[in-house]
Amino acid sequence: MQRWSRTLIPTSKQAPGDAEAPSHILLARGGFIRRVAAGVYDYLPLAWRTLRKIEGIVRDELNAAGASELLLPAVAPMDLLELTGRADEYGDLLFSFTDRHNRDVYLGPTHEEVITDLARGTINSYKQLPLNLYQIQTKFRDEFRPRAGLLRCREFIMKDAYSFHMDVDGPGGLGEGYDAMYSAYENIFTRCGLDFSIVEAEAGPIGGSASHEFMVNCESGEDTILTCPATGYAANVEKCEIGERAAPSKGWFGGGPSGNLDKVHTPECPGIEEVCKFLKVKPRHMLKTVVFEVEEFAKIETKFVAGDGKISLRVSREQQVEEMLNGPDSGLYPHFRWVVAVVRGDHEVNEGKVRDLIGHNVVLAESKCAEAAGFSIGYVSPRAPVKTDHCFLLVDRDAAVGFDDNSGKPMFWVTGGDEQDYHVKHFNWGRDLGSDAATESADASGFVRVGDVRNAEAGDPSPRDAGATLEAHRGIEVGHIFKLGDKYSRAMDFAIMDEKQERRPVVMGCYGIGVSRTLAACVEMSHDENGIVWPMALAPYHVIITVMKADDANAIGVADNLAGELADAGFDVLIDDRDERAGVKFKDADLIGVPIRLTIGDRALAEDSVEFKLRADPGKGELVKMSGVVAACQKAAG
RNA sequence: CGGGGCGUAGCGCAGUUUGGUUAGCGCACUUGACUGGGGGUCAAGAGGUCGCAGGUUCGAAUCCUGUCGCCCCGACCA
Repeated sequence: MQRWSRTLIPTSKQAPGDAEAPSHILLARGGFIRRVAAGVYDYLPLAWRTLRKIEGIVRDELNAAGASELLLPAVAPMDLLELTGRADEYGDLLFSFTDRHNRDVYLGPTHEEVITDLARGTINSYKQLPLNLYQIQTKFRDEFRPRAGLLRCREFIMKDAYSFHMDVDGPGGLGEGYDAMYSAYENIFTRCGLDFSIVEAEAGPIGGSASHEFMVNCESGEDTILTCPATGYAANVEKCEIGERAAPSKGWFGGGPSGNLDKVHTPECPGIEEVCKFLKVKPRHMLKTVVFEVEEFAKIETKFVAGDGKISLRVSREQQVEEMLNGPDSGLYPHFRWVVAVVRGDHEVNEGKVRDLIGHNVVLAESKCAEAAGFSIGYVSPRAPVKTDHCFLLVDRDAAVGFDDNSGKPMFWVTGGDEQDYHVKHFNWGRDLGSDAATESADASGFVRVGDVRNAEAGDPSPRDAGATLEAHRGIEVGHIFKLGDKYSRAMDFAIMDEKQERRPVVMGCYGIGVSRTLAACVEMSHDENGIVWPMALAPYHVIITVMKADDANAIGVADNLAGELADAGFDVLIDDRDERAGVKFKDADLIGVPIRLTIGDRALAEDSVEFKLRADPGKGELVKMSGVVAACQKAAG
């Protein structure tokens, strides 16, 4: 048991002025956290108690799943990250510095390299696999913009687990280990009392690997998830497929124009929204064109090569691109540099789908580079690729339409004029693309392709059930499990002998839980206008005993006795012994969200009772005989 | 990284435009009295390098220059 007066719970009526998210406001007001720097927080005693409870559940379930806890260092040599190329990949997200001997070191944002380094030095037989190792530790990511208190911060607590296998399939394989973690995660979040969804997630550039995210269901979440009510399919919007739809009756790009191509002056209207407002058209009649650059070209930097021994020669980016596209080694590189993706104005381009369709990583083109290549950024039309070398055109199914089967009329499209401050009306694919687009699209070697390029949205056909439509919800990602494959073991040369005496790279999985984010997500999910409403499993205290008269030795004595009994029964008890007015104590108890409140005052004491109230229930509570209090609490705790 | 904004008491803010007594207000804090079941009342107090550095001036929270920190929006819809 703990007395309020002897711990630190600095509640406040006012939240910091910059707090906006409910979890940020309530955790700050409730005296759980305090900001030290941007995205860096103190965890005060209440927060720490809850964090320890989350950790306890995590440990319990992971141990039960056969994983072993260890602790890796937060500081690691940069050399490790350079082995896998992630030093560059992380870039500024990494907290890094040089030590006194001028060695580059970093604070771990995650630990694939460190654990692989450990594993390759200690595991040398297939007989040692499978193995699952995890840790609970502070992680560091120098986010550009930390926000919403603990939901996105620069220093946070994470559980990260890594599994090692000889094979992907079969007994002891990655699939089996992955499934075990999947179940463990289900157990963990269920035991935490969270309302969550499991969704298919974007697996990233490592093709084919499975990945799932565990999302706390909450409309204020940063992530959009789509679900199919008929089949239970659920996916992150970054990943979600869209069900097949019939091709338009006149074929892709088919159908005559809706009118003469009409060039209109649209000053300072680079965005869909501005154009629609200016021209009074709906976004669904716009063709939105987004210019991407294939990553291999985008990441080129100006380099210096040896010259005559004294002066190094500067090789510009453009020169290198030219070399890669047309030089003798051009076969080693993609044969196009630009990708123009076209979607309907009311849709959003999905970068992952673009990547999958063309088979290369892409990044949004930097405006300057794209403009140098002839794109009028803000006013690009689907015709731009025709006039640009090494450019691929990717058109979404909903945009590659020339005839509107619903209205029986030609599609009316507005799109960019390929000229600063100009758009065109009555764009027609067949007439204006300047080539036989339909033929091109059927031919894999052509520069045009039609496909699923956009983000799914509510109302789209389900990819798993022909009749069903997708629903959209929001969520907060608290867990992510991932089949890594051999990405890290290959990069770090971690291969061991199998039973056939063949040396093979080890197959890995990784599994993360944002422990501190889980705390915040729980508050986002479960609060009311008076404060936090903790589920029993995560509450910093299960019971708060509110003593009405803190200077009444008898009342305090009763509270102590009761707290002792409850503690013996396994409850965490906080006694509010502060010399405050009743209103203050009740407000604070509600604010910090303790599930059970027992009030000791004259009226109840006269009847040898206490007032029993659940945080989640409205109203004033009821009198319970002293002898029945423990039983009542046990009943409430389930 | 682009745009916008803010740094004044533990927290939330006013004052800065137009330089001028001792820099204010609310909450919180301390002491006392009254009060006593949903953020009390009265009284008395304590608490400030006005982010930092430099400059202008008889005089700077206020004007100028620089710098640091923080927040919001956008950065994938051009």
